Amino acid sequence: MDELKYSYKYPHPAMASDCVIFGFDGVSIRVLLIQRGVEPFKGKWALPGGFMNIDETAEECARRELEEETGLKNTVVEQFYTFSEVGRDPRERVVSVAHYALVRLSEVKGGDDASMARWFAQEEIPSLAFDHDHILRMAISRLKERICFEPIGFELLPEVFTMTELQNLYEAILGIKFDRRNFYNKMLKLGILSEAEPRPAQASRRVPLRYRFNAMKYAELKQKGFRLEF
Amino acid sequence: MDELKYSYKYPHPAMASDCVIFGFDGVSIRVLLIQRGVEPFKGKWALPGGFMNIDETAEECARRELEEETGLKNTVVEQFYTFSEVGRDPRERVVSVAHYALVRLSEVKGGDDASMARWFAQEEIPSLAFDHDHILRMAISRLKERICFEPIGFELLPEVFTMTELQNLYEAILGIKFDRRNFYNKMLKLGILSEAEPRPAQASRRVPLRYRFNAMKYAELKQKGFRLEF
DNA sequence: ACAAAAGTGTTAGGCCTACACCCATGA
DNA sequence: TCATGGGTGTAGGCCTAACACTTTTGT
Repeated sequence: MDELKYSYKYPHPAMASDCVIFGFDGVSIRVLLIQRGVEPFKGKWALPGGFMNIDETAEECARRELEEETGLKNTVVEQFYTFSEVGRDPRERVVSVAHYALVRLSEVKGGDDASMARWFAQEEIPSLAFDHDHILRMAISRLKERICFEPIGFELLPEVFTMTELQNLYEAILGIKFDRRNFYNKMLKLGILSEAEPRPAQASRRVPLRYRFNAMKYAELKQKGFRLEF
Repeated sequence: MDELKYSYKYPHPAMASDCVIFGFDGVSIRVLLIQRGVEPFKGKWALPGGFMNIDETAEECARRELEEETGLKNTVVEQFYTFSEVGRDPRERVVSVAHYALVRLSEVKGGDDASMARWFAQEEIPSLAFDHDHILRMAISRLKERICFEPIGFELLPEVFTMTELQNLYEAILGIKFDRRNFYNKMLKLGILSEAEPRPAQASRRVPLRYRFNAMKYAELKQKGFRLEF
């Protein structure tokens, strides 16, 4: 029968939300993609996302789709751009609000309903469905901007980590190398790191110091922002 | 008869674009608002904007509505956030892609079809229709961020201007006062200003030097960005 | 004569950058 | 023993911030 139950005086586009999920494996930035099981673009990799319900916001939609498709719950997502090119979806006019999020790799447990989800290192990323290549490029450039004005890392690193891991994270995101000493000084001066445990007395200097973020200072700096010149 | 000609299997929200238009009167930042002639919120002031056609992008919509409502043509608008709260429009579910633009006051000629449009200084702005107060607050905060990383001014100031006017612009946007000498030095060091005309030999030092933007350097800096610490 | 606006330079402190060596470990 | 990774300090340059006086004009 006629399934077209929702009618309007003027044409309305469909609304969707998509998510670019960034993770960090200790060396490289990774992006979480899902393989499409249905047409269009069946078999192609795509960003997690989907159509918006009529009673939810774009952000709620993004978080719901993320949980359905990857098992990630209560993820903090940040809206960054709305894609409204007329032909971006072959089925009908779809406007998509794009978000990004930073998560720890360990939070995504493989093997459940999320079996179609996989983390890709940047150089492995295949060509994506729809205009998702474009969305991903813009997300990466926003991430680069953001890292210079707000602390990032808490969301991506394990609870305790070494300075080298933190430096690797910054280098992976920005694609440049830093002087190790200068990086140490800069980070320590910010005051957002605490030593996670004192170095055991007998331990050699070969084993690196482990840090954790000082949540209060971290939140404070996140609030007021800063400038990192790299 | 039944005017509901467009039907879908699932409900679709309506899509709109709104624009926050910033101008500068030499002393204060101003915002261009229009008075609503129809319900809902008839008589209230609102941001220029309106519903998206099915064959245009959000940005095209913003520019079209802007021209229709204020006479501004070919304005460069920048998308900054999409508002999708469920109850933000009392008529139906409407998702709005918000944009902002910088224009010279002189570009808006009053008295034509745009007779409902008026420039408001920040402290005069009344409570607005829909969630436009919220949209405006976010636009202002984006403008403040932007001024620290890209040159702004070319779009807002007349072609030739004095250093004091430029300083007033920065002070108006950021809401803080600068030391005059330091501001001079900083701006001149950026290299985006040229003296518009040499000081007439007999002119006194009371009449200020007039500058214009050096388009090449300006575009270059806009491209690669910079950091102004204020 | 006084208030108001424009123009101009210096100094001190902080931040950024570049750079080199030692130690401990595992191969 | 050699290569690798971790830890550490300093010196020079640049930018920033703070700061005062002179000139001219309009009132």
